[in-house]
Amino acid sequence: MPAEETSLNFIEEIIEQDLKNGKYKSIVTRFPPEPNGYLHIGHASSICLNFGLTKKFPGYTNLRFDDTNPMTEETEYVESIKEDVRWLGFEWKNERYASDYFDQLYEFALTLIQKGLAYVDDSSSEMIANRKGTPTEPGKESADRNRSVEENLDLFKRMKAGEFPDGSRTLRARIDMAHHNMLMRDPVLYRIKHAHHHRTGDKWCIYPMYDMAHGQSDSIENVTHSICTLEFVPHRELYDWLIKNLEIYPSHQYEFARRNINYTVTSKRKLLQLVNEKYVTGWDDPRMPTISGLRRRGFTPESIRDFCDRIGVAKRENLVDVGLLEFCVREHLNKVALRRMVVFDPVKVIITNYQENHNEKVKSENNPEDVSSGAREIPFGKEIYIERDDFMENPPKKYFRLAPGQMVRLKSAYIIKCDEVIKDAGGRISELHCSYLPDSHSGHDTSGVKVKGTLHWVSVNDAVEVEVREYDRLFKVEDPASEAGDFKDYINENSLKIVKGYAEPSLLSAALGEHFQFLRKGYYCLDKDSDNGKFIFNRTVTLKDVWAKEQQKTSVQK
RNA sequence: UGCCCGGUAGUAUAAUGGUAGUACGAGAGAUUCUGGCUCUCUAUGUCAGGGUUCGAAUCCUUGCCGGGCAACCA
Repeated sequence: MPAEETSLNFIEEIIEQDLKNGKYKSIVTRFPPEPNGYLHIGHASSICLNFGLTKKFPGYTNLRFDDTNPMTEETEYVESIKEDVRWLGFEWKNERYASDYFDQLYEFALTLIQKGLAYVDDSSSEMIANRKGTPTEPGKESADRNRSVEENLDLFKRMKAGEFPDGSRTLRARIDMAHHNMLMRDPVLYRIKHAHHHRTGDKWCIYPMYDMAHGQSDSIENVTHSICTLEFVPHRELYDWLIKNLEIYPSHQYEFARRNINYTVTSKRKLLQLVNEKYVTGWDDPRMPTISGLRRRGFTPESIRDFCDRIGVAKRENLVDVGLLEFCVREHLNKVALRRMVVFDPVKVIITNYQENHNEKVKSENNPEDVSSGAREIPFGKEIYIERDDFMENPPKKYFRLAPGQMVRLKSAYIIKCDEVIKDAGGRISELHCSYLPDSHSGHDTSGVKVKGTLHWVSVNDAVEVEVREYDRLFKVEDPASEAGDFKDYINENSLKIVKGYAEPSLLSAALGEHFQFLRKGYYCLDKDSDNGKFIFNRTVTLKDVWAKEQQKTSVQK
């Protein structure tokens, strides 16, 4: 066997180099969510990357909550994040919180003050903004910039002691107000917030900013490769500056491009709006690109991981086709989903030459892709439902389904032939009278008849009524965030369609977490809204339908 | 008119100075008791110019295009 072609992404290449030249013997990565929302498909990429790296290379990954802003962070989010990471199939070495390090971070701040590298500024946030300058003009120094170390120490301790109101003072790094990198123009390190923190309670009234917390937390945990998204590139200079001046463990930051997916948004702020303003039923609405939404919709961790693998990791802007995600879930579900028959828009078929009240059951495989999945029995009968669009009175060429005088096979049962079409007063087809070929039974067909079409069906007497929720993309445009106006103007108001279905009775034992393929329709799973006697199924994704595509093409031609 | 990233088929991603590949998507066909799955085949690409080199997607340079940077958010 030739050695498998390995193609490393740019971060893996860096790590391989670092390992090869002895910089590290093993690596440490971390996944650092802020607990202010639910995880989404974009985070899945970061999770797969960070945890995947330490599966591929020696080392481990921490889960660290970046909880430095008590105003927006909640325990509910912490719990959902942990559940989602585990569900995706990853386990962290240590569960950590930036807030675990508040004491240490405070000491770091004191160190910077003592070194003359930080000062307390009495300016308001507006004043700081006004003196910041612009990307093309230097900023102006604050009058407080040259306070003595003693005064800064005193003021900062009193900030911590709660002597000053919110917003009255900040601790700022003393770097360079004329720096070409705006982030280096004396960035705010600490701010006063008399707010209750989800973990530290009321212990603190000063909280570190992202830059004062993130890199230092990485360093405390001896993170070797701190991976984040592209918008943090300009922060790297500050990240390195703080580590150097604090003389602490030198973690290094590497940036990759966040993965964007078309016809959706992946911004926690926007997703929160959709939830708060009731465009969806919650963070786990099956139309949401959240991990919990995808899970409820019927996506599997395997399919999401496969998707993340396939889209890869790089530094260029991207807009990934959601069709690839759908491909990944179809591919996985095809292998594992149990096949069932459900008729959505029924038309009754009466098999005129079939015996009255005959209790026949037919056997059908649970999954042709997996022989170990066995078979089930399905009640057959004189009256069955088939799909209304599986019959046409005047069929076009290459229509393999039922039509007057035309024969089809009923899946796992018999071949039938349509003899007569019965219509109601309005001209709508109400019944189809068919005859069956008794010697065409699946498995021991001696009829010698070959048919092109096979239909799914359900026995009228045994059909179970179920509710089916069909989902479409949440937005009408590929990239709602980049359109003019508000992204919510582009919401697809038809993203949810509720329909009735008539299911074979084996679906009565469907359980949460099971995946089904409704034959010739798509993949479905039971929704948690189901309760005693009421069955609700979510459509994960449709089956590929080349016939529908063909029809669309010919109708466009006309 | 500042600084920092980045530009390879429709999309995403390889090729690390030596034959521009792969996957999805698209098209054609085979097979099929799911018009699913599977199988076969086809089309489509290095942003542009200049330079270095025997040889450039890759190195240099100029330009063009896209993105980011002025929160007491992360």
